Amino acid sequence: MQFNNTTMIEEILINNTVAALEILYKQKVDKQLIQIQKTKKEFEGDLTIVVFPLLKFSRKNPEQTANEIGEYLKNNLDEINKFNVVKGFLNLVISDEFWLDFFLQNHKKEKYEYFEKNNGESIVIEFSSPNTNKPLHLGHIRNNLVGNSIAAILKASGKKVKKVNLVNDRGIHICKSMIAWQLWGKNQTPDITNKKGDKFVGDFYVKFEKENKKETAILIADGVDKDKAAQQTPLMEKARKMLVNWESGEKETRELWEKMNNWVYMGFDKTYDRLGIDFDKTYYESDTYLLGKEIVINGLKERILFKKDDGSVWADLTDHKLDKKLLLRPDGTSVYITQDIGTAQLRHDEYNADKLLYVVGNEQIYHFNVLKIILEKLGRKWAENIIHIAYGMVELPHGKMKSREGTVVDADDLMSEMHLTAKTTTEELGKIEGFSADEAEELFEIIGQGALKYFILKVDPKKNMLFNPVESIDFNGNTGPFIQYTYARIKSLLRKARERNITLSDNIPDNINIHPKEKQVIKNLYDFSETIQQAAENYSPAIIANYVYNLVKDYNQFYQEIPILREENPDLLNFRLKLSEFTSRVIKTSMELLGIKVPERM
RNA sequence: GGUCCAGUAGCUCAGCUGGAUAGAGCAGCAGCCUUCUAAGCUGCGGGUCACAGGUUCGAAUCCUGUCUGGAUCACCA
Repeated sequence: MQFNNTTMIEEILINNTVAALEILYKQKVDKQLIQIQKTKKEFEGDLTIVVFPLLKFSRKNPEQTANEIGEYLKNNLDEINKFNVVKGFLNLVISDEFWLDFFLQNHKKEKYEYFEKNNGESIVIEFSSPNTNKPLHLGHIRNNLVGNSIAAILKASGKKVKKVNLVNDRGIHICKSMIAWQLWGKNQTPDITNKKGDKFVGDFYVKFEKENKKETAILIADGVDKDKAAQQTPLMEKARKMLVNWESGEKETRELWEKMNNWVYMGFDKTYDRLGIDFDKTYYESDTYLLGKEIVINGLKERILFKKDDGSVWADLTDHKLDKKLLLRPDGTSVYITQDIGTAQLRHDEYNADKLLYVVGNEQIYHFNVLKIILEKLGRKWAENIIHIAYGMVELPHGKMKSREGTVVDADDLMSEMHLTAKTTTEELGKIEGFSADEAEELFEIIGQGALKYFILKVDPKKNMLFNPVESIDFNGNTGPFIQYTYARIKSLLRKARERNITLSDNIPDNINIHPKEKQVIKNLYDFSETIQQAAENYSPAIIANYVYNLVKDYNQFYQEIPILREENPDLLNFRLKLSEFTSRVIKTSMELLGIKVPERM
């Protein structure tokens, strides 16, 4: 939703302050020096100019300077009603007409109108990137939600966005699951066992690790070196052999691989569906793992890279104060980063994007640094447009999630728990009268998902965050359900208005009295466009989450203090309903940017 | 050891491109439903912004150092 604040008030103030300084003190002052901020709540005013930096131009004390500038602005701008000065702070009261004008120009806008005047930069964003041997957990949820939300925010800010996923579907770890299934799972399938496909396959991976541990213990007892034992078990031999067969394209292995991966995908799809995540394109490592090799070999020819005696190929990063990095093993096979060099090139060629974003955990910061440096060394100027959005880990009260210790918070389980909590809470509050069973279930899902998603997205993605499974996620206060509730409450108001045959009119007299609580809501609405830009620049859904929370909080104060349907003056009644409707639309749009649905009633 | 990130109320988090007396929610205490949905609203208590210096008219915010926690520095992905 792009609002018409082409007459951005801040811009007007800055320009006129510059003019004031020129007229009052005969000084040409750079716009950059004019600082405008929101007036703190405890003072009268809407916007504040900080005059301290201007003192060297006025050569007067802060109060005098502020008063003189204030006087000038008040006399020259219709938007300024009055002002007051506290120390070096010039607090300006913006006229009700200005806010009302903004309201009148924008209250009708129904849907998104992207920032067309924006450059329309094109962006490819990769996120999710799961392994096919492990079911998704809370960490993946954060990745998916952050990636999906950033994509939505970038779109809303006027960019062209492609969402892509890169599935890690090959490698020794997949072979482990396959071996385990061959040995212990013959003829079982997710259907027969009534298990979700990714869980089904994941269990075989765990089984492999468990059995391998036993074999390792036997080897160690036989005197094999501890560090090497785990690699030398009969099971590992089998897995490695399978990987060789896979790489040579052996039919039987490939068929098994395909069968098991498809089970996993069916499971993943369910999780993605439930989370509301989708992609424009999915890549598979089995298709891309050979990419990059050629680039490396060319780099070797151009002597950008070097070869060791054993035949391995390396990049020397010591000029960047980093170590040397292996790119091709002595046998010529590639490693992780070689593959990433290839996929980056592929993506660049395919989309010709201005930016390539990667939503990947912060433990890979080093990897992406190295990737960019190597690509730049290889003459890919566009490597500077690779941006690693490094999000923090989700920690549990006792540290990281560890599958070995059974402390992994499973994605599906968590969503189901949230659904159940939503159900219990809603029923306790007695809010499902008049809902059909299906409607009620849908509502519980919306609320449960809302609580979970908001809980995760309101935290700055860069930071590590804590999840305590014992204390369930809140439904009161700064939470998803609180925001959903406010939306539902507005919808209820609007329904009631309709029942009473009150029709909303676009005709709003420009002389109505705006209550401070109403003005506060309008100011929030005014900030929406700017907030989207900010969230886009910072790749931060948290900025949207905090914005919508503030909006909702201020709306609730208005709702609680001022009569709406009970108002007798028809113009005021109409205005307040329109204000509520406008607010509901911004709530809905904000929540969409977070991937959170809002219910019509709850 | 090198590099990077973080440390703000009992807990979870905002604020960090320098500005006024550092903000929310949860938890605790006290109020508000015969009137538009109380998943709400109002009030109270709670802080050496890890510590020490520095820059500045002004520092939670920028710089340096120290401490604490985390990540990373693989022929794993």
